[in-house]
Amino acid sequence: MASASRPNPSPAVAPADGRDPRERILSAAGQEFAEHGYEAATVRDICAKAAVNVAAVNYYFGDKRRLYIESVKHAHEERVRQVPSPDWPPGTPAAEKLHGFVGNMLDRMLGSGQPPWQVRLMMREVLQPTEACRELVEDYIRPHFEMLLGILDELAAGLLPESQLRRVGLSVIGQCFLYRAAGDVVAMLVPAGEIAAFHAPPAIADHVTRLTLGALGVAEPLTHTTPDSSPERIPGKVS
Amino acid sequence: MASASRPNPSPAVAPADGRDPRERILSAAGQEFAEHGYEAATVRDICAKAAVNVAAVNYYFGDKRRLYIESVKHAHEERVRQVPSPDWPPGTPAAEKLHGFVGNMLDRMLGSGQPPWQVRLMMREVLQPTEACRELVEDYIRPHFEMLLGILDELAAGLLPESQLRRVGLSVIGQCFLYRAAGDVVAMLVPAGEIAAFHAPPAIADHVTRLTLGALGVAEPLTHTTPDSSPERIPGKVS
DNA sequence: AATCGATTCAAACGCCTGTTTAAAACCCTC
DNA sequence: GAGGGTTTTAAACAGGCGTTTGAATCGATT
Repeated sequence: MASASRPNPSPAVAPADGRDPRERILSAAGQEFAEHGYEAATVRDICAKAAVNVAAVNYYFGDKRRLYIESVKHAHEERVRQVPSPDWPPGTPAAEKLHGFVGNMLDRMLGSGQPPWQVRLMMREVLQPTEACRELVEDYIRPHFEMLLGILDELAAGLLPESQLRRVGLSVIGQCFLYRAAGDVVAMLVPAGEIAAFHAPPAIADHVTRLTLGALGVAEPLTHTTPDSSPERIPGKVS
Repeated sequence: MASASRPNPSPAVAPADGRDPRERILSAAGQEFAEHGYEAATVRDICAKAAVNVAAVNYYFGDKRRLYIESVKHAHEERVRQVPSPDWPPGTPAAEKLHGFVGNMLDRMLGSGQPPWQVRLMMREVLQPTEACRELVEDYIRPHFEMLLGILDELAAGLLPESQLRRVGLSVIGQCFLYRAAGDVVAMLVPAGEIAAFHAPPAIADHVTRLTLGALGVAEPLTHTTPDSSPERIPGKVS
């Protein structure tokens, strides 16, 4: 059991990917686990995809279970690097921040086109937590949740207790989460021609923001205007 | 390959459950599939739970895949029988109907205590659809969705186009769905002592209803009162 | 009582799983 | 260029998987 030194400074002609075998296995494992789940994914398929011998999993990670945990961590770290958390200059109106936050969350969840396998893997942990889940929540989910609560508190001007803010925050997340977790069913419920205009990430961001602002009394209720699809008026936005 | 006649009119002393083997297998399979998923559930475990020989699956259903499809249908039919759709006398205020609808949906999703295995099995189909899914949507989900849209249309007094109503409907469902699909993560994000008072089904129903009514301009925004936990004022409710 | 189809059973069939082995290949250091 | 740790390899392991078999059992009809 080694895995400490990195003995291959010149990869020369790499068989499948660029990096060292350990990372190739992690990447291949993440994709296989994301696609098929822990049980259905096989060590042999993972090793074939990573272009390494089956014994490599045992050599680098011990067994399948530990490989899974490591691959979840790996995916999570990679995803944090890929999609930075939103940030605003001081003085940005809270409504605009909410819109940005929701858009960022939808981008991270749904991505452009197919959501990356990293998200699908993390989603599996959310839906059916294993031992890798708690770490995921503390490092990745909770910070974003706290950020959302801060924005909502600003919007409510401190009128709502934290327990209420948390419920509103979960409402915001739930609306986005449905599209990620049950997207196929949503696509079955909504007329096909309506999806692109009304249920693509930007349109969802507009809708969720407006609904939330309306519920908080910061913007007019949904019934007071008949907005079309995309760029809706966010109160406080300068544009 | 028979399975047409029902040759056992007097079950006498049934080994495990009451009914004939076919139904015992369906029930056991549903529970195993709900708990472990299609791949991880084993035919041998299912047969052990149903107290039948392994060959019975092949005899009654052909193979594992067809048994799965049949068990999903079976669970769905059983669940429809268990939890009737809500119904209101004519003249019931729309706000009250919305509250009842949300409460009914939460009851169906979360149940009292542990959600029954039927719901968990159907949830798997929603999250990762197989060929059993379309039937589930048309028979079970779409009728409820249409009912919700009718209520929302009534609340909006016809001011919102259908495309908008659908988005609001999905927002309502999404808020409830989060608790069902990601309940473990929600429990990690919310202080432990707060769950019983603010995130139990009745409290969620109150919150989702209020937030939706506020967003539609039918009730005051959330910030205009500081409601405690449970029974909140639903406009139009007689009580 | 004999017959016949439907049902149940223990046993076995390949096949695939995660994991292990011991030898070969590699690469750096001396 | 020999030595020694690291990495890779092909092959095999035991066990579990879905499925099949052919005979034993059952229950009703002849």
